[in-house]
Amino acid sequence: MEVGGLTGDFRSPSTLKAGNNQMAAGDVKKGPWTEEEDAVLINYVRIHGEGRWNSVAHLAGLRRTGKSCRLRWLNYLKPDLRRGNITLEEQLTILDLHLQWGNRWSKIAKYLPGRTDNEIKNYWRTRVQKQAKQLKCDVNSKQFRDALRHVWIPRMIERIRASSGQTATTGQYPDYSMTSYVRTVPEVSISTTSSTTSDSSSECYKPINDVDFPTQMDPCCPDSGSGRFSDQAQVAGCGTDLSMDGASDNMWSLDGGDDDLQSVLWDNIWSQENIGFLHGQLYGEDFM
DNA sequence: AACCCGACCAACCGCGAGTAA
DNA sequence: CTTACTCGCGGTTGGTCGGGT
Repeated sequence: MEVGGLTGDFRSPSTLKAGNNQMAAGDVKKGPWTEEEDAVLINYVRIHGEGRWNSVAHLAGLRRTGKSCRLRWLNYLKPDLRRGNITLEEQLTILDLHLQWGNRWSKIAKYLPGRTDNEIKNYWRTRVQKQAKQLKCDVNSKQFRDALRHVWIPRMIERIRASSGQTATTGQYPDYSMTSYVRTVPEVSISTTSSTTSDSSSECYKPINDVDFPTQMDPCCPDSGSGRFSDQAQVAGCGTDLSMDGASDNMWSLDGGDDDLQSVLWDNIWSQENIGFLHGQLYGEDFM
């Protein structure tokens, strides 16, 4: 459908309801913003402030919808926006908060100063969903969420610690030893201060706290452990396979597992020491 | 050099909540 | 109470760019 050079259902009732009815169809411009348009919008907001976006579009002489002006300002022109790659800490925040809130992008964005909901959403879709796709998991499945909790997030914590110059003491932070283990197996046997069984043939790992784990399998990713990952590990006796692709920094696979194991790992990840460190890293002192 | 492909991200769309008339 | 309108959110699309072949 073409309406005055526009495509789609621009004039549909819902769209009109959404506030696009302030301009005749032929007046509306779509697509990438020009420098001139940006300058007009910036100048207008500087004088009149944010809000009343339909008025902005009209009074500033922009041939854009109010929605388009708002989006351009919030996602690109606003002065305090951060540009550039999303940091490890920011990634960790996103993963952590997404586990709590799901796709509440704007809510998550409130904890990432200078980042927009759009940016976070894009990160999630391009990075995280890609992982899920490669693991043949649904991104919202319990398996994938558990993998986030027990593999990806701990590993990020370790990396943040490493980059901040702190040593991940395995005795104090047993979960880190697991992520370290995931990275190094099978070339290097396990070395932790907890009771560890290192078996070069089975690459078994005695889990933290000497908890007995059932052997129930709950396959998530049928292909994991098939050899397409360079690094693989198994949490002994619990049926959980952890795999890490050495060629790519964030490629991993979690296959199987058990609620008891996951809760124990989770408890250790969120030990008081770790929480204190993490929240300091993520949210600053004000958060706690 | 040309083409392909995946990653990234800006922008659009539909919808629902809130609110004023 | 109803209607019209604004705003914001989450999902989706499409353009651009860089790396690989």
